[in-house]
Amino acid sequence: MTPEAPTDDATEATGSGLEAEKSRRLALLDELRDSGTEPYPYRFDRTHTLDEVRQAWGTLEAGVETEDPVSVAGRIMLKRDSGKLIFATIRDRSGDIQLFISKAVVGDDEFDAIKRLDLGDWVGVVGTVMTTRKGELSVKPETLVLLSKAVRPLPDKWHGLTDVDTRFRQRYADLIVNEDARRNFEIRHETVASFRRTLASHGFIEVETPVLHPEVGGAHARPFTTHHNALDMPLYLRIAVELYLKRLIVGGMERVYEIARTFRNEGVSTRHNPEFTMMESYQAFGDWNDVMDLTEELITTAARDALGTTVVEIRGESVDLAEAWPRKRMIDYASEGTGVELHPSMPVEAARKIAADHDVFCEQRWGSGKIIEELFEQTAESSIVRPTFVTGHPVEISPLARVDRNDPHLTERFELFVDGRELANGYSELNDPVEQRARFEEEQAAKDAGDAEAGSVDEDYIRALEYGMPPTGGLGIGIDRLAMLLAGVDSIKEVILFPTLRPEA
RNA sequence: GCCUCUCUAGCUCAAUGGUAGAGCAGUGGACUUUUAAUCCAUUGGUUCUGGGUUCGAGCCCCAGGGGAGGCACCA
Repeated sequence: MTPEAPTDDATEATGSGLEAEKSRRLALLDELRDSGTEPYPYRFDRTHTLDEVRQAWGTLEAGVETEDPVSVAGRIMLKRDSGKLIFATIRDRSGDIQLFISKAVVGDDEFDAIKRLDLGDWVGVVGTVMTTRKGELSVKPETLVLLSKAVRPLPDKWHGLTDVDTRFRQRYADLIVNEDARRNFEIRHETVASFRRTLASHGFIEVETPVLHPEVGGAHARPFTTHHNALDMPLYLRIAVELYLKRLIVGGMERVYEIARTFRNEGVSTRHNPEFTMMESYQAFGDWNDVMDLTEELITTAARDALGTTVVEIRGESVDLAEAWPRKRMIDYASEGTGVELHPSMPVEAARKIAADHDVFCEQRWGSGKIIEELFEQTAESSIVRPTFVTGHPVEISPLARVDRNDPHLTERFELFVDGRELANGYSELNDPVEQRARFEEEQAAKDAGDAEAGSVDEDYIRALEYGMPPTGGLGIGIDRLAMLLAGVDSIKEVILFPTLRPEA
């Protein structure tokens, strides 16, 4: 790197802000090329990540200059020019380290070139490890090469980016300057990786099922609709993977799971993104109790793996996820919340009156079971802070779940609630093809009556059940919401790299 | 879809209805142990857009756009 004196191009680009800054840097590109330096070389060999340097030499006393050679790379985040010395802080994925650049070591020409590097540039360094008089661990370059020239300036070096719109639209810039953002996605990664390990240890096989579904099923939600040109048919982006995974249980795969991007054409909020990620698992020969046990193991293990602890802060309270999670029936929550004993077997008129007393709106077609769920949501849901299994959902709202062996109006179903949010959902799976058809037909009737989220009869799924599905326990966990819990953030956008946004104006 | 708040330099933020400013970044200069380096000098503005009120609008009013929060929706 031996650039010539600044050209007119570089100096005349005074003018205004960003455009001037970009043209100054673009002019530097030409200068570099003219002087024989490639501003975008193809590769660089490094011997250590910055954290590895810190691990290996972190205990060095102040004022020590080793002969230990290292080759490191990173982005220039800070630069302190002090005459014949330049201090620069570079950053790679593992951390930051200081470069101690001495004019006497690198030579006059290279020193001048380094002086003209910008914040944001990527550099590769070959040098030795040392500490400064104050004890700062540093790499002293013998040579320094530009790995990529940044032509757009970084956000504020101290405040980073705060405008949330810009943070999400320009996630790349957010990740460069905001450590919290990097940490959130690390936690998300560790959570998913932990799930895979736990599931593998129990003999689950990871599978991939269609994203494009010819029929909507497995949940109540409005789908995104698309069209296949060659086949000239409508297709729907999946709202759940349940029905495909249970087909695999019929096929004898016994234990399967999918980490599935799922799409629901509904509102955007701090808890909802139109595309989100669910982990769904199904295990032959198990029931809802096995699934609740698995849920606890998956989540506490993920917390341990991602955070190094099972204690998380929820609403200012320390909650140890490793303590057993209580199980309580939805009808008991709703009964306590309303002060009236509620059960799906009650006449719908009675349920409707209680709903009216609690300002809960009821659609005409709703039965007592659906109304009880609304009452639960109205009176109890948001007050559940610690992890709790809400169990025994009415049959009416659980078309794929098996009836409770002790109460024909309830199902062997649970939802996990933490911090007022639903994190997981599971049940003993309905495997009787005749009953399943009857439940589907009720769904179809609701759909015909105007319920846009109701399902319809999935004939192929019925056919699969007719071959015989063993007793099965199924589970779905919202990965985004779990990542929110573990990262301690209030918005789902903080754990989705590129959340859905309106197009830029 | 409804309500409230918000939008000023590349970034972070100021500015009673009265000349649009600071810090950082950038540019020029000094400095061989800095740590958000420091010091001196300095460039940089369609105040989201379009109307309106006013002698005068970044500020007040109306409409539109982006974003955030809440409500609704989301089993």
